[in-house]
Amino acid sequence: MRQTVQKPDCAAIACQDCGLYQLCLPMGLNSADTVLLDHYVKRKRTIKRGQMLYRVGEQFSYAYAIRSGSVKTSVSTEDGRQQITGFHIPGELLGLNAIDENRHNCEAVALETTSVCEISVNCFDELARQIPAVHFQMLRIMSKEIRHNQEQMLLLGKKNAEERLATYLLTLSRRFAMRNYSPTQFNLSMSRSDIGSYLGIAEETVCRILARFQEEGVIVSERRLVVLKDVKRLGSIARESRPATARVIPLLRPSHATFLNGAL
Amino acid sequence: MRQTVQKPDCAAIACQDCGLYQLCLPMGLNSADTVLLDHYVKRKRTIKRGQMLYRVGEQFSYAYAIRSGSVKTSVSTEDGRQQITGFHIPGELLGLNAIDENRHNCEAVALETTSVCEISVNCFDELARQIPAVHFQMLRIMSKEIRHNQEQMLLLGKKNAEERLATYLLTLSRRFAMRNYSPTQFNLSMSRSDIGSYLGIAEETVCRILARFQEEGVIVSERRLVVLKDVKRLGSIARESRPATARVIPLLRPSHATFLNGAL
DNA sequence: CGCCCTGTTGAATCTGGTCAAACTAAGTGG
DNA sequence: CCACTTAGTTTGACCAGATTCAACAGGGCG
Repeated sequence: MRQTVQKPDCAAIACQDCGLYQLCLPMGLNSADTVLLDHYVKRKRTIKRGQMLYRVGEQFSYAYAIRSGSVKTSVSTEDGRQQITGFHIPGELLGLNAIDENRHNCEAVALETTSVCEISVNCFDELARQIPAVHFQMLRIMSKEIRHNQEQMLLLGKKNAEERLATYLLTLSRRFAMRNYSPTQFNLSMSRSDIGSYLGIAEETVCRILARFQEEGVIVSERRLVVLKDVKRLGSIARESRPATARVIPLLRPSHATFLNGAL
Repeated sequence: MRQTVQKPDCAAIACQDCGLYQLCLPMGLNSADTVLLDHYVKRKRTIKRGQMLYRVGEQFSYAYAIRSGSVKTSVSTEDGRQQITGFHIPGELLGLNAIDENRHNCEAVALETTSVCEISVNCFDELARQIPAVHFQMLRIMSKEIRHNQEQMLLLGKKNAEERLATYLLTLSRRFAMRNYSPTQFNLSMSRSDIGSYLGIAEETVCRILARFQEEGVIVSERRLVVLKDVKRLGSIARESRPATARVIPLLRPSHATFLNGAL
C-alpha cells in the first residue's frame, strides 16, 4: 500500500515532468534525484473521451496532474442540469478543492484522450512535511482557482452572451499563449454544448454568436477550429474587469519567503 | 514593526475570540495562554457601513477575521457592473485568496458597522511554521470557498430567478442555524440591490419574487425582515444540487492527521 | 454506405431587464 | 416638532435578448 512509501518518492511525484510543474517549478527544487526516483510511485493513468476521473461524493484519495489532453469539471442540480465550472489543460492540478470535505464535490470528465498523473493525498502530506514550499504552492493553486471562479461569477451574473463568448475566446487565447501555442489559432477540445454550459448560455446561442463574430470579421470559425482575426475588437466586446496587459507577478514574494524554508 | 513579533503572539491572534475560530477551533489548541497574550498583536478595526476593508489591486498585507457585523465582497467589469461574490458573517476569514497574486482581487465593503481582526500575512508565516495544522486549516478554508463558488456558478448559470431566491434564503437559513440563530426568522443586512447583484438578477426581480413567495405563503417579508413559513416548499423550489440532509463531516480525517502534527 | 452525433439556422415564445413612478422609512436641519 | 431630503423598496408597463422547439446539414466512424 501507499502508506509505506518513502519520502523521496513523494517529492519525485511532484517534480517530474508529469504536468506537476504548477506545484514544483516555482519551488526551484533540484530535480535530478527526483527524476531518478519517480518510477517508484508515479501512477499514470490514461482515460478516454467521456470517461470520468472522479465523481461527486467520491472519496478524495488522489489529486490529478494533467499530462496531456483536457478535462472538464462540473457540478449539477438535482434535476440534472449541469454547470461546467472549468476546462483544464496540461500542467494543471485537479481535485485539490476536495480537501475540505474529504470527498469530491464536482465531477471531472475527459474531453479527449487524456493522460494524468495520480498523486495520493498521503503523498501531499509527506511532501508538505518535507518541503514547506509545497504547502504554499497548494495555497497558490487554490487561490488562483478562486480568482478564476470570481471572474466566472462576474461573467455569469453580469455579462451578455456576446461578452461571454468574447471573454471566453480571449481567455483561451491567453492560456494557449502562456504555453507557447498560437494565441490566434487553436482547436477547441470541447463541444458547443460544453461551451454553452460553461458560459451559462444555450449551445444554439454559442453558434449564433460565433456566426455573428464571423460575419463581422472578428474571428473565423470552422467547427472546432477557431482563428482570432481581430483580438482588439474582441477585447472591446469582452469588456473585461482586468486590463488586458497582465502584470507580471513574481512567483514568490519576500513576505512569503519563510514558507519556502530556504528552498529557493 | 510586526516582523519582530514573538511566536506565541501569532498563535494568540489565531485563537482568541476574535472570530478566528474558523482557523483555530478545529485544531484543538490550548487557548489559555494564547488568550493571555493576545493583547500584543491583535489589531481590531471597526468600519462603518459602506466603508471598504480592502480594494482591488491593493497589496495583500492582512487577512481579516470578522468579529461582528457583515461584509460583502465583489468584483467588477471595467465599465462598472458589479458582481457580489459573497456575504460574510462573524467567524469567517476574508482575503486569503489574494495569496497568489499578492494583491487583493476583489473588494470588501461593510454592510453595517463591522468589527474585524487584522492578521498580518507575516503572522500566518509564523503560525504555519509553528503549527502545521494552520496550513491545513488555510487549505480547508479556501477549499470551502471554492465549493461555495461552484454552487454559485451553478446558480448563476442554470437556475431561474425563483430558484435563485429560494436557494439564497435556504442557504442563509442554514448559516444562521449553524450559529444558533433562528433559521426561520432573520434580518438581512444587505439591500435588495445587493441580493440582486449576488444572484445575478435585477433588484426589481428580487422584490417581485419575494412578493410572489409571500402571496403563496412560503415566506413573510417586511423590508429587511424575513420569516420562512414553508421551508419544505422553499426547498422544492430551490432544486438544489445537494440533498438537504447535510452529512456530518468529521473535522479531521485520519489521512490528513499528519498535517496536524499531533496537535489534536 | 448509412447512421449518429455535432453543429447550424429559423421561428415562436417567454423570462427577466429596463424605465418610470409611487411609496416608505429614516434621517437632517431649521 | 415638522418640513424636507435621501436612500431603499415596491409595483406597473413595455420590450429585448435568449431559450425552446424544430428542422436540417455535414463529418466521422462502424
